[in-house]
Amino acid sequence: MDSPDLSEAPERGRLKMADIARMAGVSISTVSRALAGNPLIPKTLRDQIVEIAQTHGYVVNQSARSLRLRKTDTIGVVIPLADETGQLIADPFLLEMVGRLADEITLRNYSVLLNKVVVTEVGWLERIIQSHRADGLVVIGRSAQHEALNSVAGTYRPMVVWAAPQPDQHYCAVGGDNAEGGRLAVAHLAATGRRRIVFLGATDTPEAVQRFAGYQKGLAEAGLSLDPALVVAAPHAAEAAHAAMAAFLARDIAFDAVFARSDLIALAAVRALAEAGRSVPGDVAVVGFDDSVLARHGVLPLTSVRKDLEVGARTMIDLLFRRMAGEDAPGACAPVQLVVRESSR
Amino acid sequence: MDSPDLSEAPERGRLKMADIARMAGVSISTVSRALAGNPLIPKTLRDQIVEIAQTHGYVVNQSARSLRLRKTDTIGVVIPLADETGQLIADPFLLEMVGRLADEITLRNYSVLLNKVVVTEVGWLERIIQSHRADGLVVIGRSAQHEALNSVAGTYRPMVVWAAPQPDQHYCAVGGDNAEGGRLAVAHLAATGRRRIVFLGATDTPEAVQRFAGYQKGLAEAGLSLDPALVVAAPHAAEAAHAAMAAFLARDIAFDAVFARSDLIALAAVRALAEAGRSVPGDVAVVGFDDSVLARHGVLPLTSVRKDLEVGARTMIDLLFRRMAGEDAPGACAPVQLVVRESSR
DNA sequence: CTGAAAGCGCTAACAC
DNA sequence: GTGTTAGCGCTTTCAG
Repeated sequence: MDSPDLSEAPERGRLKMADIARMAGVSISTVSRALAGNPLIPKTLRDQIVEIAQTHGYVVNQSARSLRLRKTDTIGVVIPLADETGQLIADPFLLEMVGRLADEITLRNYSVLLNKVVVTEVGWLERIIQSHRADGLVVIGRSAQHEALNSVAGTYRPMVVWAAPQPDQHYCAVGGDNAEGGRLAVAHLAATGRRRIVFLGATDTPEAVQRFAGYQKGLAEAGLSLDPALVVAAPHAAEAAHAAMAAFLARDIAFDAVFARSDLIALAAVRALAEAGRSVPGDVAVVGFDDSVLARHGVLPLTSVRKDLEVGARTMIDLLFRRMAGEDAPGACAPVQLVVRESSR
Repeated sequence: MDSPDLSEAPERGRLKMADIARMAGVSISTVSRALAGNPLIPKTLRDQIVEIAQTHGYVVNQSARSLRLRKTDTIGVVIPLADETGQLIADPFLLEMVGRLADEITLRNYSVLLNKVVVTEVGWLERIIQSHRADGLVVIGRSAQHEALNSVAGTYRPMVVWAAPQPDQHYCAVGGDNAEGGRLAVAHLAATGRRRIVFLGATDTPEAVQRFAGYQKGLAEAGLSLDPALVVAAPHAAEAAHAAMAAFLARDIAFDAVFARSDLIALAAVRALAEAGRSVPGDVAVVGFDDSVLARHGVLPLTSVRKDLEVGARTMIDLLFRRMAGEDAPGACAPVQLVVRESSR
């Protein structure tokens, strides 16, 4: 295997530019130019060279090209996960987002490098960046990564994150329009005659704060006043939320609707309401947030606020390419819509 | 910006091995060896170099490494699509498969290059292979690509395809166990007391042939004889299948169950049965194949044969790595299971 | 044990 | 217009 193969196609399947050059009787540079469609090379010769390359199945080696050009024509899609287990599968949101991003990236003739990374040791993001395998990064964020993202944002520009805006955020973030979602939910409830609308859930994250702001705006637009007694701070866990709702019910305050911070909390509320003998949506209409699997397949089909991931993905990739071009594109919001189901019909 | 930066970290973010070498006061080769954990370098020096690299956020440039090593540590996941539109999203099977493959590949410390390719001009597969961006390929096949796959299979070994086995197949294929699926379906119907089981669907593809073989085996195992009058060749389109079933009903042949080649055909049969006044599953039990969205969310929750994609993906990646190691691993079957729902309860 | 040097396959500035 | 040449950043003989 050390003796050089002198045939035209040494080691079939590992053609290089030099081989094509020899076949065409020109220099390597000419082939390089021809294959790049460089008009310096006369069209006839260009076509001829392209033809030879094609019939022999030659394609430019991307590693070599990337090394030389310092450019990979690849976008990294980074999925930070908390542990090793197959979360990519379990989470339909993640899967849908990956699919939509892949569609958008492919559309621009870039490749997609899927980067499922277990976020244990520090520097995971730096490592991805410094490996220089991608020209830009889309990170499908979780709030836990806020610090890591912020720390690279200063020096690494071509990065866009799917995340809710946070106060001290230096990276470019795109996320669902939480405030608008809250507003939509309340507007819907008000439009169907509800007047005493509970907000259920803690406002301990940027997202929740915005959802609550939307709730307030919705009330104002509907001509309803905010009754502090109707703001119930339920923790974000099924059992605890259920208990919070039960406790609220015990206080016997009049209300005819619940806007919950999340589907999880909404369904906990539905359960508590049923136990208290209130019918949904008869006595109380319920709206959740996220349009998760729970909303569709939970105990009761739940009206919920859905983020438009198609637009979200497109926005992220748009911004990313602008940042890759040197522009300092800011973050943005992805539109939301209300999916009306049984729980508020 | 043309004046050379003489500081230790020129153009922050584009460190190279030479920079680390200078900082450590050793040669590039030593750094390379140290970073590769080569025991030739004394442990103390090795740790020292790794430390320097780490604190400066240096990571080996993958393009350069790949070029030199002729190895990318990347697996290409190829999704051939018939047209441009966002099919990746529309098809939950595709999405789940991508997720499972990504999990398996990441587990082996390889990267995933997602290759959504619109199959229009010939040579699409050769182009992917020759770009040398991946050490191996998983193709999520559609039967239409049989020729393209076969034509590269002879010279390109590290490739595994998700597809049903075909007669003249030279590539390594992994697919659901169609025969076993057919057998399971019939066994279930027989076990719930059905005796006159119709096979509905044409046997014009390798998959269908196997499903029919499973049907025969299932009958034999249940001590039932194959009645040719119960084998109904319905085309694979909703309307045509519906018509075929209606025609069969008009012939007034006694039967108490239908095993359909696919969920689509099964639901067409359910519709025809309803129109003929037969109840499902009261008068007739129906079983489909694929456990597609239709089965779960169609007019009636449908009992169906489900392929185990988790095992399928793992099998594909196992085989792929064996092929990458030079072994000539053969194709395999992924297990199937029966998901029992309303239509045959 | 360590370093110098060659070369992976390509592009582009610089000659001609 | 085309070819020669110098790297892109790395790994690995080969020499010491």
